[in-house]
Amino acid sequence: MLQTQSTVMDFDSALERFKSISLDKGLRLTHQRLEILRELVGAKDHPSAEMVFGRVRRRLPTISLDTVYRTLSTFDELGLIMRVPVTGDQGRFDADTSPHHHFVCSRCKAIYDFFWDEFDRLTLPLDSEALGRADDRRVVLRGVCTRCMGEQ
Amino acid sequence: MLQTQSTVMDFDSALERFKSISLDKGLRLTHQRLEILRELVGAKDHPSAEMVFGRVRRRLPTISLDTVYRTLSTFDELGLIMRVPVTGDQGRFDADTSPHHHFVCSRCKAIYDFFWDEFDRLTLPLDSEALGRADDRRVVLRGVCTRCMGEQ
DNA sequence: GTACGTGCAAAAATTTTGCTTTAAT
DNA sequence: ATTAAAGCAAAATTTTTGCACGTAC
Repeated sequence: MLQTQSTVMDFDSALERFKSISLDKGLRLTHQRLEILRELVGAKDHPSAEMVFGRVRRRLPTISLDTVYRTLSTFDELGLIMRVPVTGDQGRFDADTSPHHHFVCSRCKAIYDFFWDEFDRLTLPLDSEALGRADDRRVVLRGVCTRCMGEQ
Repeated sequence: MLQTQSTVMDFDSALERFKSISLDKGLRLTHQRLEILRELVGAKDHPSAEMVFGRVRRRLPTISLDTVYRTLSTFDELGLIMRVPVTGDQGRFDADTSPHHHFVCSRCKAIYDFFWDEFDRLTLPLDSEALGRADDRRVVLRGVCTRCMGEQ
């Protein structure tokens, strides 16, 4: 079977990125940061801070929620992870910062990744170029996911 | 001079849409709803609930913030307005539900509209079609806006 | 040893909810 | 007259912050 297009970033390369950034900016490699990174790299559901907290706590029972928030913000600022551009009560995070896009189910709020080379190669319209320098471009699809459609 | 491509929805047509929906669903045309709709249609900055509250209050001094929240949610569910898919502390709203896209300045948090026909005409990738039925597709650009670039 | 990061607690900010009153139909 | 919606107050939820202690460097 063909390898899927999915870019499942592995922990080791994410860790390497973090290490090199750490050296640069004088950040420390703490257990908490490592475990949060590991959790996020392994997650496929674009978890919220609360979700990350719940999962990391299984391995690091003394970790606190505010550390998770602080760490996720730090990682986001470093470009190590990204916030998924979705509406909703909670912020959702993604350790995969490669060009890919999101399908958001308006019923169950699940977020799925998909890839779209044709879009990625498109030249931005003049309209948008006049607005500023775009560092990142994402497509967000909103609809009802296959699973929810099945459940009628 | 050429007419710009901008779809500045006017209040009258938004009102007509609201009226026909109201008849359908038994919603009432209250002052509050009308003024919130007027404000949103006139706004070009994709305001948050708090921003809408502040502006509408100038004309309707007794309106309360929770009414604004409830009304915006109602309008969103009716498809009369949309939540802009952006990350950030507050939800942002847009009275223009026509196909258009957003540029978000990561520095000043301003949200600008732009149009992109070429994208709108693109067929979604198979990848995404497998995920579910997409009702809406948006592009989100994240970067630094011209104004912030000017301010060094 | 130095300071950066964590945990704790508290606060801030945003959004939602229950209930009574007001007002649109 | 009915009943949805508004306003008020309170709560719930999410996220941020100040500070003392712990720990990576």
